[in-house]
Amino acid sequence: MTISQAVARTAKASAAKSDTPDQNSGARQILNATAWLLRHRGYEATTTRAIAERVGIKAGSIYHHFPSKDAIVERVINEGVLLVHKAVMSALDALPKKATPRDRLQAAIKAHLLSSLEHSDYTSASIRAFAFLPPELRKTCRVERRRYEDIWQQLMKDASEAGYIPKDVSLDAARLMLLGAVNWAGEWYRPGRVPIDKIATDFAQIAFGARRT
Amino acid sequence: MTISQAVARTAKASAAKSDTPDQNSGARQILNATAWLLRHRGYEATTTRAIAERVGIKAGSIYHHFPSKDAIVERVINEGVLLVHKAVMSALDALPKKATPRDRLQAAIKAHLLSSLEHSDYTSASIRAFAFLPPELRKTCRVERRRYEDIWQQLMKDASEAGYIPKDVSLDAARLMLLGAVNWAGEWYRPGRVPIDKIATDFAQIAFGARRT
DNA sequence: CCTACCGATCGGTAGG
DNA sequence: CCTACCGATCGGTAGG
Repeated sequence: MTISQAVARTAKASAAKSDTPDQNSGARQILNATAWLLRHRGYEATTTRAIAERVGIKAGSIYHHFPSKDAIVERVINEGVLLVHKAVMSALDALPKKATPRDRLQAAIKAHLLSSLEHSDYTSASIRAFAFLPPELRKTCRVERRRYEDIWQQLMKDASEAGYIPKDVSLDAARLMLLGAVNWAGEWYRPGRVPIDKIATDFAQIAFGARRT
Repeated sequence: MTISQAVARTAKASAAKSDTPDQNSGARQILNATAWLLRHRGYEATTTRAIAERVGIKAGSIYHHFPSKDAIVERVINEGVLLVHKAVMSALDALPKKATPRDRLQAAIKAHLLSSLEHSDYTSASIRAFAFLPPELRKTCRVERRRYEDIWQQLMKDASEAGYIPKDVSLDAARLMLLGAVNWAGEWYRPGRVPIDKIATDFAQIAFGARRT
């Protein structure tokens, strides 16, 4: 699958979700509170009562907007993945046509880090809380996540063909190493210290060597 | 701090823990069950009743061996970090004296992956469950974890001086990228597919280029 | 190591 | 969106 095909599929999947709550609607406030809790406390600690408290309502009222806790969580996780997905696609599209595969990789790393560390609790939640979701829920959310990771497979392929990855190295290993590095960043990154731009540049340089100018 | 100093400190810390339960004692069975649950289900899902069920006792009986759930969890996490720590140190010590900094890095990656993916639920638990531990417990466990990560700081310094890391790249970024890659491997690795040896070789080659022979 | 229980909290519901 | 509640489950304890 090419990247433009991935975009088309993503747009389709996004359009298929009929109801997108306004920014200040009750449903959106519940989603925002859940995203924060998933990011900072994890799945089990994200209780309906904790969500309600952050919104300023009573726990029972949540069920006026959503059928279950897991429906809210699924929504948050999937929106999170989609946000990173779109951020990375936008960054790639904004690149000049003469951009090398290495430029594209670095732009993708930067966009992923920015969206998952700075821009949204949703994206961070989708990365951090995923591992210990209940099995069925994890399986459901894996679909959207896989769709996103396909982008990286294509980026790796292009980088490999351009000679940025040694021939005897598995592209899966390269992809998983890089995704590991950017996903794990949530465990140590603190705002206001090293700028994300510098982290992204360093990551790209370690993995793919100096920029070819 | 040199690596040999780190070994000395580790040995000291290990000796300071007076009571090490035998392999089949009640306490050890409880720790084993907790390690498995932390690895596969996370902190909150690791309930005293789930632990008891895996051991084949009743929940109340746990408190004959440990004062609280968190005391068990702390023990498991710290033992896990110490196991990876020792595995990596042993692998480095087993290297011939002529081993390059790059050889040492690759050996450390391999040892970390082996111990956290294949050899022990403790090591995997210490990596996967750490993020959502209750704040005080996380703070406590951070001490031993930091001690382990110091090894990597030294490895990076040696690799940098030997020219394996570009001069303008932050050594912290390099260390955190590599730790991210190996720690995140628990999210996708499945036994019996790609051998860990190959993963370790590929990771090292992506990060530090071809082996200098 | 067990029985029996505690106060608190969980996801979710009835009825308004 | 609230009150009031449900059955289940949580970490932990008393007393044996």
